[in-house]
Amino acid sequence: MSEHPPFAVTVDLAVFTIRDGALAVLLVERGADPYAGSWALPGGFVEPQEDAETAAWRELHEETGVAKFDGHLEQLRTYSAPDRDPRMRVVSVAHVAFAPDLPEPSAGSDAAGARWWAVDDVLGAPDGPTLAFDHEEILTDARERVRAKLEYTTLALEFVAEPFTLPELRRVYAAVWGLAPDLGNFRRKVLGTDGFVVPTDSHDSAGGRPALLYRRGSARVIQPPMLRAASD
Amino acid sequence: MSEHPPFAVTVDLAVFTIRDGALAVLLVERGADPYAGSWALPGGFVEPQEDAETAAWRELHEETGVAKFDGHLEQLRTYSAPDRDPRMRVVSVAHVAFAPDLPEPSAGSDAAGARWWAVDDVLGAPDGPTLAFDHEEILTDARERVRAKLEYTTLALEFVAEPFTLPELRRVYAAVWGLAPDLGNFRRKVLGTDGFVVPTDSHDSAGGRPALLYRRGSARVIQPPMLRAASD
DNA sequence: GCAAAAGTGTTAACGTTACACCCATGT
DNA sequence: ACATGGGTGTAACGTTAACACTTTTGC
Repeated sequence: MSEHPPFAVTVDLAVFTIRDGALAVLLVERGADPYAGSWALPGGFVEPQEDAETAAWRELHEETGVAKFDGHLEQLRTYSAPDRDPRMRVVSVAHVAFAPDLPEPSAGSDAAGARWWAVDDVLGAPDGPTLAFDHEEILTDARERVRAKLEYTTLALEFVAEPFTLPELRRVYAAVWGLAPDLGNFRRKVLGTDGFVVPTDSHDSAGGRPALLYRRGSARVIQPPMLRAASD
Repeated sequence: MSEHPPFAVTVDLAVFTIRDGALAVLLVERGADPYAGSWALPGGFVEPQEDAETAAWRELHEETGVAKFDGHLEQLRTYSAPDRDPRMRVVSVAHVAFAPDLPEPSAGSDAAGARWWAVDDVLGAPDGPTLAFDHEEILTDARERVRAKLEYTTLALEFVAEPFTLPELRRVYAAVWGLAPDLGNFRRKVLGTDGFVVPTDSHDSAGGRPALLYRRGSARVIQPPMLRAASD
């Protein structure tokens, strides 16, 4: 053994939802330096007795103000550039979370404000906000993870509240990929994948023909994958 | 801000190669407690001025004794259970590396010995070695990463030394997946993917008909993916 | 009836599978 | 000549892509 250089370990979260037909991410406005006034991914320190995933769930509840969060959370990757935080040596374990449309969040302790941003207004937008630290890189990686996971898993279900219609679910793919999959082919793929969705016996009511309502099935993977339509 | 609980940050490496037609991983024998006498993945502390990937490359060179390593290294995921190291709070950023057949390694400083193990003799083998810490979990995740990546990337190339033959490359898939892909279909897939391999004008010499030699191409992804034949 | 939205059907193109078969070298 | 291993060909099958078409509601 030898010396063990001291590090701080944090978690950062890219919490995604679908709002107004677009992929949205939760950002908090920083109240303190460094990067005061900039926007950042929510996050915080890992406590001595918890692992990173537990810390991520805790932060998620604190930042969104939602006690019972029934979405999905998974580790993205770890960011460890020596100079990523000017104050000290911080290693951050980034996570990605998926949630159905949530209410406007209540501000966390450290944050002057918190709100949902359309991802397209943050990444690659000339008049978009500046993200603190390396959070633009994290958010870019996180979006790519979401896009990729929709191809071969049923995680799109985590973006809709039960019960839901197939057109609703299709709008998730449209929002994440930037282009809606073909309607007919989409239905065939979803209904043809055992356990993707389970039908109910009721319909919703909207402008046109009422759509059949479904609940989430138990299947976790789509095989062969649903092919990505396109994107920006 | 507030208190920053002190953590040690390490990297662990699952270094894979193909030896005797089987997927093999580099393990080191622990000389000191905890887990003295057990086998472990090579790894070490991240130094104050380096990021995790740099630390992983450094450890890779130190442990394998190979100065110029032209393989591939990527982050796997981070393991952070509070009790994963009985001595202290250690968060480990695990990495996966792919290498063509390497010489038997020279022992690292901390290690009483180091050698290649067939992965199938380590995971799920009744008389296999006991792995230290949570390294069995890491190795399981790492093997799954390798298996998955062969499907949709050209990373199998990292397991062969240039120049190589297609049957040689096919044996990589056989070793990783446990079953060789169909010969004809495999050739069509590899040769039909632009930039996967580049033919040379020479042949090798073995028992039967000499095989054409190839070099690595510049393509990084295989689309549509090469389907996994089967496995254990 | 008309617009709007959900749902169904059809066909050509494409890729994979599972084989059978042919070629080039060493002994 | 024969064994060994490399390389080619092909027909059946399944999936997808793209598009046209029909059904059910509200106004």
